[in-house]
Amino acid sequence: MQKPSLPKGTRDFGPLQMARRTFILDTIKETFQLFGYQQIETPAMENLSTLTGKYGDEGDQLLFKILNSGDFAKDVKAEDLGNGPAALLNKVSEKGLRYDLTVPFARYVVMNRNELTFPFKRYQIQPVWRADRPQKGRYREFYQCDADVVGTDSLVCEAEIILMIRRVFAKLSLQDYNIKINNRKILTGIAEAIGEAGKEGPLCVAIDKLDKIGWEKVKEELAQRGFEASSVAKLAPLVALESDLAGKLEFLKDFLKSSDTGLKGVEELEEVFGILEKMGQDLAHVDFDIMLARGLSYYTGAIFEVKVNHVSIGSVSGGGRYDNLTGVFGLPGVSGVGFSFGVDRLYDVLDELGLFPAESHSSTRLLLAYFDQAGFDYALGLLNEFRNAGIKTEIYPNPVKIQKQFDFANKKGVPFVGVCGSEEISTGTVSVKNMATGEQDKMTLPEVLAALA
RNA sequence: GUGAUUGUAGCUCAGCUGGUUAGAGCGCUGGUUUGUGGCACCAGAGGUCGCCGGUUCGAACCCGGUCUUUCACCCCA
Repeated sequence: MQKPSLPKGTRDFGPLQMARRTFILDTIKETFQLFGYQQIETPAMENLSTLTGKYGDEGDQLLFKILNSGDFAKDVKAEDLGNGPAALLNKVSEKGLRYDLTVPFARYVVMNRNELTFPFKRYQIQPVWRADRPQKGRYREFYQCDADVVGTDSLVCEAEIILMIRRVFAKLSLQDYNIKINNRKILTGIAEAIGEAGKEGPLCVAIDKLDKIGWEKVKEELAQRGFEASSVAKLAPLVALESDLAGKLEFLKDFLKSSDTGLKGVEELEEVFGILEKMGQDLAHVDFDIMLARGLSYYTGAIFEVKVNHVSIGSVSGGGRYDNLTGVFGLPGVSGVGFSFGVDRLYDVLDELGLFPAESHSSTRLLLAYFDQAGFDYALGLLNEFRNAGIKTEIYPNPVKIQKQFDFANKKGVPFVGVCGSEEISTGTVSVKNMATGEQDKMTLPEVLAALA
């Protein structure tokens, strides 16, 4: 007999965990719906051709590939083994597990372009898989909760993303967090302004580490990536900048005066803030972080990332605007913006902060207990009465000692036990015991219904 | 993918420089209590020491491999 085990980076969820996850998921779902998003689902597996090349070389490596059915090796010839893993992969695998929800969504939009009404707002809550090395807050199977709007470049969408994040976090009683926001165009503009036009990619990657490794190390890395010393020097005042929102915007307008793209980015950000104001909203939790750079190559406008403060988990939400995500699937010119909550990380954060309410992990409200066959029969007759009245009721299915039945209720967190003994049978009552207080009263059926309603 | 790290009862962990029958707390089962859970007391069950191989008279302990855990890098929710 073998010991059962789970694949690396995957987890089971017990009743308590599921109750908590459902709480998070329902909160997110309800918020997406409140803002007019419609739910879709896509298959766990996609054609490898849909997935590969969308996440960079790193991403391709992290894709879980599915071996072809049947004799998967039938097309493999001896010489293929010498041609490297990529060539071999084509012959043995044509499907893979989805890596995120955005690319499958792009595929969905392209395939259904004639049926969809644009702007199309969809949300999608499904697991994704990455062949990553697991770490804290990092799993090989995890859920993403995506909300995206495609078919409009209105910055109202960006403003609403901020509102949705705030609403969800408020419902989860998370208070100490930052919604970092930036704009890819600003980063492009910075690259132009320091004389390294077109190199915002490497610039982002290096700058993104500023918090972690410090300015000196970032300078080294930039030099390694072929940035001129004079260019890097021009970056210094930006890195050193500590100012409020208005100050940052003013600084950038000057810093980026030579870059139309950069100025457009600043303008877009200001408009998002302006829209929030017109909505009667403030900028609570919003943090314009000039150095925020997200690696994903398809972002072209706003960039978001949400970090809960004073916890060991990384970002719990992120997203941005992409102007041409559907382009690779043959539908150019469709702008979209979206973001995603990481439920598993939100769970870890709430757990670490002790913010889960001390809820009972059982939804059962009443357990019917009995001493003998007569009581069992009596209780069986009552079950439906309680359930029809909407009271979540169960009966201990095997005739065991009543201590055992009480113990069961106690462990399962059932708040009330209804004792059905000879006295109760003869008077047509049930003795209802409140497990928390220990009080017990003999009640008629209507009295029980009133007490537990 | 690179470099570390972890694994002993259901859980959290002891276990000395390799040396008889591997321990504790909690949990579990039964009892003290045949109309009552939590508390207390008593008794009991439960371990191929992650797995495979090696060194040794002898391995939980040393060595190699493998899986798993955690962490850093990379990247990311």
